[in-house]
Amino acid sequence: MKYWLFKSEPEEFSIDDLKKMPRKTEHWDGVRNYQARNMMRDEMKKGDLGFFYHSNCDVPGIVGVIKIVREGYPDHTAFDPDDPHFDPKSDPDNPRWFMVDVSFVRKFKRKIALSELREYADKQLRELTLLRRGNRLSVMPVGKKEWQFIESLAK
DNA sequence: GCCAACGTTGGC
DNA sequence: GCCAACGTTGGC
Repeated sequence: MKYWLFKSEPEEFSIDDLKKMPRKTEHWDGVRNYQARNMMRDEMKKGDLGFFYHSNCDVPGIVGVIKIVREGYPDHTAFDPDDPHFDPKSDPDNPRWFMVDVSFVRKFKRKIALSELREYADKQLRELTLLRRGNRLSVMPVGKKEWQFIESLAK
C-alpha cells in the first residue's frame, strides 16, 4: 500500500465538501500535469491512503485523510468545452488526463500547517516532496515513515 | 532540439 | 497582489 498527498484549494473543494458528498466520495478531476497524471493513472491503487492538503488559503496545511476507492480512469472534464479544465487535445478515444475516486476517511482534530511541517524539514520530513523547493505538484507520493510521523503530529 | 515567452501554482 | 519556480508552447 502506498501513501499520497492531494492538494486542493478549500474555496474550490475542501475536505468538508468531500465529507458532504454522497457516500463521501468524489472523483479527483482537473489534474493537468503529466507527472501527477502518471501517478494517478499508473501508481495509485485501491486502498491507498492520502493526506488532504488545503492550499492557497490563509493557513495552508494537511487537514485529514482520504482513501483511493477507484483506480485511474479517463478524466471526462477534459472532454467538456464548458468545463474550466477542458483540454481540446484530450480525445475520448485516446484520453490524455486521468483521475481517481477518493473517499473521506477522517478529518484531523487540528490542521497540520505547512509552517509546522517545515520545522521538521531537516529531520523527520527531509524526504517529504511537499517541502522541496519550488514543488508545484498537486498530487504527490508520501513515504511510509513520513506518513506515520505526520499522523503522530495530528494526535 | 533549443530556448524565449508565456501561463500557472501557491506561499507569503 | 507579488513574484519565484516551474511546465508548456511554438518559432526557428
